[in-house]
Amino acid sequence: MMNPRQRKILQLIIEDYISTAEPVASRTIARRHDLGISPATIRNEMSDLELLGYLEQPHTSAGRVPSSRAYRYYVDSMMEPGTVTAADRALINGWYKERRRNLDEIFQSTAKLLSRMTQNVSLVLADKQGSASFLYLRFLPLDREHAILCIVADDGSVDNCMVDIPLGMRPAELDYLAGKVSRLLEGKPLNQIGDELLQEVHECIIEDEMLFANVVQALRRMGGRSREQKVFLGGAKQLLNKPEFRDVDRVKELLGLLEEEKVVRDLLQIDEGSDSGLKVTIGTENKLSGIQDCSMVQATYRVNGRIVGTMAVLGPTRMEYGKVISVMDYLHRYLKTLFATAR
Amino acid sequence: MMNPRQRKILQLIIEDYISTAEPVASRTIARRHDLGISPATIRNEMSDLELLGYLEQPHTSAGRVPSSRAYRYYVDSMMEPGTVTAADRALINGWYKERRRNLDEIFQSTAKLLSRMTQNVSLVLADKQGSASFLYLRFLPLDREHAILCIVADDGSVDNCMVDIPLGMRPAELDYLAGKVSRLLEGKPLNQIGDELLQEVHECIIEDEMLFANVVQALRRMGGRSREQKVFLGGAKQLLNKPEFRDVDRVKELLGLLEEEKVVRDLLQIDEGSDSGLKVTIGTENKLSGIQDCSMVQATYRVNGRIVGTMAVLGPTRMEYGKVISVMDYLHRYLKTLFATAR
DNA sequence: GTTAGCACTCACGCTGAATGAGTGCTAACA
DNA sequence: TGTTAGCACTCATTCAGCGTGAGTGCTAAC
Repeated sequence: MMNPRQRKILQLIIEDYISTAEPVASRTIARRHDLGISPATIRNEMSDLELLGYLEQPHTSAGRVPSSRAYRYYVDSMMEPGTVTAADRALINGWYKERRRNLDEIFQSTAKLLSRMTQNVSLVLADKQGSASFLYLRFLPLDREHAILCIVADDGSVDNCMVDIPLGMRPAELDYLAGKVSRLLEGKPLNQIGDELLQEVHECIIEDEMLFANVVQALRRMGGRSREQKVFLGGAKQLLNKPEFRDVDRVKELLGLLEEEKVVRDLLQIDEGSDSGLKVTIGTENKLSGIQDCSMVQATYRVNGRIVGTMAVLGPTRMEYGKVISVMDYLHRYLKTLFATAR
Repeated sequence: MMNPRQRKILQLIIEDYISTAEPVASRTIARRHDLGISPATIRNEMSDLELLGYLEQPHTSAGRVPSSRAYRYYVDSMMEPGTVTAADRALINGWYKERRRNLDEIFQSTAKLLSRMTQNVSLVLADKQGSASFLYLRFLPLDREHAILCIVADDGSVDNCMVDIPLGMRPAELDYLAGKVSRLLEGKPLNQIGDELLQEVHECIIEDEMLFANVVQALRRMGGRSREQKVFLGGAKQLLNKPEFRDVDRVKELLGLLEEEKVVRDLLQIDEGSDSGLKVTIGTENKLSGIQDCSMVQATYRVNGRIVGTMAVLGPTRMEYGKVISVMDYLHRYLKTLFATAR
């Protein structure tokens, strides 16, 4: 279907376009790379490539631009693997030193890291669907009037908030209460702590409405959190550096989309059964119409086969696939071990 | 200096310009408001106002645009106070219901709230300079191999992270260690926990290097956190809606500035001695050259006279001062009581 | 199969004219 | 003395027209 020379030409066009964002002309190829053939010949090949659906022309007298199909072919069977530079490896290896102790923080800073390394927008979806169960709660005394309520879940996540201590209640009483409530809720999935259970909690903490309200609120929040899929967006500013986003309205449109959690969740939804590798979605392959001139490289974290989150890099189809993929691959594996050792 | 009619005209021009972002012409004023005078008369007055430094002309045949001086005059002695709508009050009153229990969360969501309400970029600087002291630390058991290390400060802030339990160490031993370290550090300002103290901590936890390293890391982090002035940026997207930021490069420039924590810290630095009211900085009054076409409304939180943070709304000079100021004023007072009751 | 040559297309940039939104000035008017 | 109608003037903006140059596609010769 495509002869080796066409393949070569296609590759050069794609790589040229990725780095310049300008339609590529036959003469440019001839000049820049010594293929031993004339622009005219290249033109003929380009014409064929266009017929095959790999190239497109913005208008008659412009050079050619790779189609989604071309990028797909490039990613699947042309691109050389790409290695992560030592500097990038070092950046990743050091990045989590100061930030590894809290899931939200990890996700948030992963988004930052990804966008910094790939010069593109990044999305991280923390999918905590029914992950954790209640372990126990405890009051940490602060002063005469306040204590800190800590709720500990079996995945190591902790929620704490300040509560007012009922006048005259002593630490021992608080501990007693904590123990009673803890025994009641122990082992319950956080997102299943509903009104009936909270009713029982009420019977434990009947003494003080205020305290009860505080505890309930914290429990609710933690349950809510554990249910929600939180989206972290990183490096939105990167968009502004891409020539394809010179137009403020286009930026606004895309940013508007990415700020809607629902849209992003849809976008990143992964087929439960898919293999655990990277997934690359290119241009028109995207179902969401607002990003059909964008590509996305996506990786999913699993812990014991259970999906914990998804991270993705989103950029113009003219993306440095080699770089992005290798970085994501490295980071993906790095996080795997991070998660594995952290828990 | 300015007669009542000029005053009126200036006011109308400012308000017109604020709402349209277009240079205001004499005829526009005459048409839109029934002043009983002709455009020619208005022109004469405008000419005077220009001489006085209140108006500027982008070019000869354009209408007039208010100068920084005009806005200053407007804010100081022309603007009617402006009330917060019931909807806005309700939004503020409800906003912190779910988010009040953690300082960072409060700041972050304040930034979001501010930018949402004022349709402008918001900045919140959490200035925790030397605020908190170490109270105690504690290990919350998780499973056989892990525990959660909680460090509690006297301002109610908590830091927790997961640590590996040395093989075979029993909860009681952990508690004993925690007590020992706590007694050692109790009352020390977090940002003064330095190498000498940590050396003493080492002597407490001599048994296990790994555990020691974890504890030190957490202490360091918390110390670092308490020292740092954290900047929260809200609603950067709002910029894109302002006609003065139609140009991507301008947006990039400003966003670049606002992403540099140091710059923002400088920008928000408040003269320690200033009164606790709102501070409005208009256009060329700004020292930072990148934002001399912007205005900033700024409020400072204090708790017991000590500065805890600063919040600001940043927008084009053509800002709805009345709205922004009233919202900030209301929010400011609201947060004051929130802080007062929370601690 | 390759390529030189040439016709053709079309975006882009420049120029100049028309347009219209403004102002400033002047002279007349109340 | 303040107001205003009228008019000249300025200048950004728009648009058509034109030349230019970067491309391609085709053809004929090698």
